[in-house]
This record gives sequence, C-alpha cells and structure tokens, in this order.
Amino acid sequence: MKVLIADDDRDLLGLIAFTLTQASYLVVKAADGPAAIRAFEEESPDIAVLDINMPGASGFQVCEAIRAKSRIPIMMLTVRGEEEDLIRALDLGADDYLTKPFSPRTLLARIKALLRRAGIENNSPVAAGRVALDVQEHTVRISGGNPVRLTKLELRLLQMLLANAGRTVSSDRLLVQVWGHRNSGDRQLLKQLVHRLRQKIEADPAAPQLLQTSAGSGYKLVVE
Amino acid sequence: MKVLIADDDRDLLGLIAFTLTQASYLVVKAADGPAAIRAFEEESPDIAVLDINMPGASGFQVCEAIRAKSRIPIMMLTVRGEEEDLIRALDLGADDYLTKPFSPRTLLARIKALLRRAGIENNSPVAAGRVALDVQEHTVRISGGNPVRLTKLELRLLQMLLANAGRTVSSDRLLVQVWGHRNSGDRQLLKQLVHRLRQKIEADPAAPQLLQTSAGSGYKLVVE
DNA sequence: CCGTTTTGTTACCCAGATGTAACCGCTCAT
DNA sequence: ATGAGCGGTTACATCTGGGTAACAAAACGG
Repeated sequence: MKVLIADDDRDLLGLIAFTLTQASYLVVKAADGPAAIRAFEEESPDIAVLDINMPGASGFQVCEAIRAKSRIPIMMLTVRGEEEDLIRALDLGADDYLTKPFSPRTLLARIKALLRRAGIENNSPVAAGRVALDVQEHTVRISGGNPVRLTKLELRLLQMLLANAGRTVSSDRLLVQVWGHRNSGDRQLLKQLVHRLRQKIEADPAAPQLLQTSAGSGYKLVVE
Repeated sequence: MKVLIADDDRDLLGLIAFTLTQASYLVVKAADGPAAIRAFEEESPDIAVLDINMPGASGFQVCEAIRAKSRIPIMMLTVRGEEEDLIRALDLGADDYLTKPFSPRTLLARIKALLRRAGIENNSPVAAGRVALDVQEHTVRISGGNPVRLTKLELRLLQMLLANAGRTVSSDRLLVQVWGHRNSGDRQLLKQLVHRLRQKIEADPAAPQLLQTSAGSGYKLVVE
C-alpha cells in the first residue's frame, strides 16, 4: 500500500512518513505541488494526502491533476478555520480532509477508513445471496459452483454491484467507480463490460438472472 | 433526504436542524441516545449524525445499534482532543467525524460529501398517500400493490406531481419540468404522457382516481 | 521480443420509449 | 344547433438505449 504525502512543512512530512512507515505503508514524499504531481505520475500511489497550502501548485491544483487521471482516495490537509477551502476541495473530488494540527494516530485512522471505504484494502471474500466474490483471487463463485476468473474491470464492476446488492446502481456511478473518470458518453464501455461479465456469471447470458438491467437507469445485482 | 441528528446540546441541535432544513433536508432530532435509536427505527433516515457524549446511551452505542441493522452513512461529532474516541468510532463502522466546534457550513459540506460517496443523493423512495415512488428503481407502488416500472419521462412527471401532491400543477409548468423547454403549444406531448402514466397507475384508466385533470389548467395528484 | 489476454472502438439490430397526427366526444358561447 | 376548443384515445412514425459481434489497440506474461 503506497501513500503519497505532500506538504511543505519538512518536520510534519517527516513525522507523518515515520508514522506511516511504522504502520508498514510505503511512503512517497513531496515538498511542493509540482513534486507531488510528478510523484503521483511516477509512483502511482494508492492514496494521496495533500496539504492545501503549498508553494508551486496548491493542493487544489494537485487534487485536480490527480482526479483528471485517477480515482484514488485523496485526503486534504488544511489549517483550522478555512472552511471555504474544504468545500472547494470536496467539490474538486477530494474524499476526506483533516484539520491541522492533528495527531499522527488520527491521520492513520483516517487513512485506514478511506482505504476501507474505497474497497482497496479489504481483501476478504465478500458474498451476497448466490454470489461469492474473492477479491484476492479475482474469482467469483455462483451458488457454490466452480470459481470463475474475473479480469480487473469485471471484478471492480461486480464489487460495486455487490456492495449495493439488490439496488439499482446508476450507469454514471458505475462508470466513475470502475473507470475513474469518463465523459458519460462512454456508456459503450459499460455495455461491453456488463456483457462480458454476464458471459461469465450467468447460466443463460441472454436471460440474465443475476445482473439485471434497470432500463433507463443502470444495473443491479439480484439476490434472494 | 432525511437526516437524523442526535446531540444533547439543544442549542447546537437547533442550529444544525435549521441549517439542514434551509438546505432542504428533512431533519429528525434526538436529544439522547435512546431517543436516537428510537428515531432511527421509526423514521429510517438516510444518514445519521451522532454526538459521542450523550446521556442515556453514548454515540458509540447508537452507532453500534444502527450498524447492526443498516449501512446508512454515520457521522460522529466529538470535542477537540479526544482522538481515542474517533478511532473507536471508525472501528465501530462510522464513516466520518467532525470535531467541535465546527461551522454549520462545514457540517453541510461533509454531509453532502458522505451522501455523494454513498451514492444515495436523491434516490430514496418518496411517498404520499397511496403512491410510493422509488426513483432509484424507476418504479411506483400504488397502495402496496406490485411495483410498476416507469419510463424516464413518466417518472419525471410523477415526481413533479408528487412534489405538489394535492395541488394542481399547470400544464406549462409540467412541460418545462419534464421536457426542459417547449413552446407551450406542445400540449399533445403532455396529453400523451398523462395517458400513458394513467395506464400504468390507475385501476381504471378511463376514470382516474389519482391523476386527475384540472380542466383548463393542468393536472393534480389526489392523495388522501 | 512474441503470443495471449484484456480493454477499447465501431457497427449493427431490435425493442421499447417518445413524438406526431388524426379523430372522437364533450362543453360552452354564440 | 353548431362549431371552436379542450382533453382523451388510437394509430403509427421515429428515435433512443441496450445487446451483440467483430475487430483494433493496449497491457500482460513468458
């Protein structure tokens, strides 16, 4: 698990890096905006922690740059009393924020929570109804049958549907969750992926029992 | 969108309720733990905001009780300097937290972010009288009958009528709300759509009980 | 490197959703 | 009474969105 930390305060950077390393995360440090963007591109971290006030490019710009390419969880750091910043950051697609000063333990807890929410860290098998998903192995089992291998995207799609089992998930949301960023014109991708997933998990892919279409809105996983 | 707020500080409760109401959320208030748990069971809110220090049952207990039955987003409120609490809360399944004191705007932004993350922004079922609309599933249920699928336009029309249940909505307004822009001469569209919707929701489409015509002005949804 | 797998793109089909037109029957003002 | 206006209904044309196939491009694995 690789964490990108961007902050211009050397001491704080060191402290955070130390704490996270202790907790056995890999840490990538950046002391200003441009360095953060570079680090993001070169290291492809799993999560980013960005200070809002940095020389070069502000945390906002970094956040925007990351969001243009990736859906990794982003946590913003800010000083007390600048709520305007936070609202803007959340609008830009940040997932969480922390107000300075904070204890390293708090940051750690928040990072864990973020990762858990993003479904990155949890590797235990998840199940609902007849569908049992093994994220580690990239496989599903339908009603106890043989495990079927899934590709990365198929897995992500199924994870999303499973997390909302029984309810319809809108195409737009799936698009964002699975691919990260897409102009909504790219429905064809989703169509294809659904089709391919159905070939793997449906007894009769032409008459889906599990992965059903909610015409005009999205798809849902039917569980009994 | 219904928000459950639990805090023993009456003033704060009032302030939060006010802010959220302004932002057109439905608010359910609770002044202590047991009241919060009761409110959760009776009102089935879409999101819960819980103070950790409350008489009766602590926020932890409420959080636990909610998590035992539901996966709605939970935000915890705490006073500065009690990070232990936060870690425990996150472990219990809380999704986010806020440190007192905070500005109402911040709380609002956080709630929005949480709802967005949970993907339940505007999907919760809406009901009035015998009509229960599920926007997410694109279905209606009339007096507990089987859900009926609606098309995009039918859904929009019914949403508009439901939002003004009991009152007549003018044809022009409906045209604008459902189609966006239309020269008001285009009443044929509305005629058609009303007709089609009646086929789906009226017991006897020829003698409408629910979706009635207000001659010369528009249509209204009759609720008891 | 090369072959394989995964992912993205393009094109086409079809059902169902939506738009358009014509007609019916009622009411009301002339 | 009668024709204009309005709403309801029927019938049909057109459009949209989802499913499928075939292929191209990219990523992966040896």
